[in-house]
Amino acid sequence: MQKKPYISMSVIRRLPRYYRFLVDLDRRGILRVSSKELAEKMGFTASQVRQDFNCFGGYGQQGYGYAVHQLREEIGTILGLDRVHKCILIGAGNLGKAIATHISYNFAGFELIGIFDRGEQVVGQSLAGLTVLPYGNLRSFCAENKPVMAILCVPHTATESIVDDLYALGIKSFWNFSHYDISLKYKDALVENVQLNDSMMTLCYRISEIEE
Amino acid sequence: MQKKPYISMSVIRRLPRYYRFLVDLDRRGILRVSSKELAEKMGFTASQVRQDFNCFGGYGQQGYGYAVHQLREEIGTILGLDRVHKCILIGAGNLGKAIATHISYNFAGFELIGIFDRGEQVVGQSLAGLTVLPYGNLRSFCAENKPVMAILCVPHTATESIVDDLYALGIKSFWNFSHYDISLKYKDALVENVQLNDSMMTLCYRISEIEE
DNA sequence: TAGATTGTTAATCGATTAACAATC
DNA sequence: TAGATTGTTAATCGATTAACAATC
Repeated sequence: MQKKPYISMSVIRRLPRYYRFLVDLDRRGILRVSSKELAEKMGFTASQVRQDFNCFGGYGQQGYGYAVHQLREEIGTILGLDRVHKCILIGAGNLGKAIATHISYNFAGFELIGIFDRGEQVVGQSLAGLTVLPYGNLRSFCAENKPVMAILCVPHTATESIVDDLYALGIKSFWNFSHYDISLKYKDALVENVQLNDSMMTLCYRISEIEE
Repeated sequence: MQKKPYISMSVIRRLPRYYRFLVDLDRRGILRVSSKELAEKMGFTASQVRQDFNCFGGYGQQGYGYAVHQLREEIGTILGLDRVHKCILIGAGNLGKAIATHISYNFAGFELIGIFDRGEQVVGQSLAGLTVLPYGNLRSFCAENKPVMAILCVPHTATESIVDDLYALGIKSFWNFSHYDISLKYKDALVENVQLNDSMMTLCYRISEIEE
């Protein structure tokens, strides 16, 4: 509850994992957890867990541990999971469908308010409680509903022109599943990349390494 | 071409990005590239690029730069992209379908040889050139074809028992899209996690942060 | 030769771990 | 009070950046 603590990006990247774990403990009615226990379950050191929680004050009690529910809430607040950022999805292929379903099951700060596709057969389909709209409707939809984030599930060859459109319509945050590099052109865009290809190549390296 | 250089994991995680970029340059017929140029395009420093390439000998020439094609090949070899690791996919929902399609387009060290699902309607469908098989066939299929890696696109509640089955059948490498934590139970398993949830929460943090 | 750019060492920075006093 | 466990400082480790001599 400090006023805007500085939290480094490496800590931020760990917060979702803590959060997921705490949600599970909370659901099971467990009230307290020690840094040692958390560390073991998550593959960190106890020292690191305490260091991490100290960034934002924490809810630790010496000799006792951390109050699960409070800590969970605090981390949720820091991550902004209690907000409702309106977002749209571009591309309703298999991946787009998976993400749309995923996002509607996993409330995490976002509300999906529109899905767009260029394909004749896809437009009009029902998906995650929404109807897939034609890409041509994008402009009027954005003017009216003001989404702040766009999820890009389109082939990477199509991504550039779509990002141009979206950026012009005022969307500057992207969850990008294509491997087109948005930041190269739009320096001030906020981009979270999910690079399946990179993940696959890294896995390939690790498997190849143990094989020889 | 050194004999097994040590490359740190942070460098490894950058190699796919270099690789993708070099493939692009190579395709465009560009023969040389400097560390400065690469750095600018990828958001690193030139120093880091040189440091990275030095881990494995590199193909740099002073006063000239790096030979694109050779460097690309070398990185590909290090990543093991020239290998063919046989893998299977469990779960042919939207995400599974997307991954199956993805992997068959993006050759990167893996060959998808089997797809399994428990759902009546899905089994028998054709996907990425394969027919979706019933989960019950898993044992005999593995005995015969010896896949080394499994892609998990199943709900996280189902993951544990599936991993138990796979591990017993000799599969110890996983590309895991569920958020069940495999490493907790199987310490020697090689796991590459794709945590969509974590990625979404991190994005939420970053958007929330700039909003206030 | 002069200019460019690498390879490599040294300096800096940040993140992780260890240690222990504070305190519940 | 004794035991447990945090909060926090100091030590270590590793990764990034800067600098420049080597050399194409």
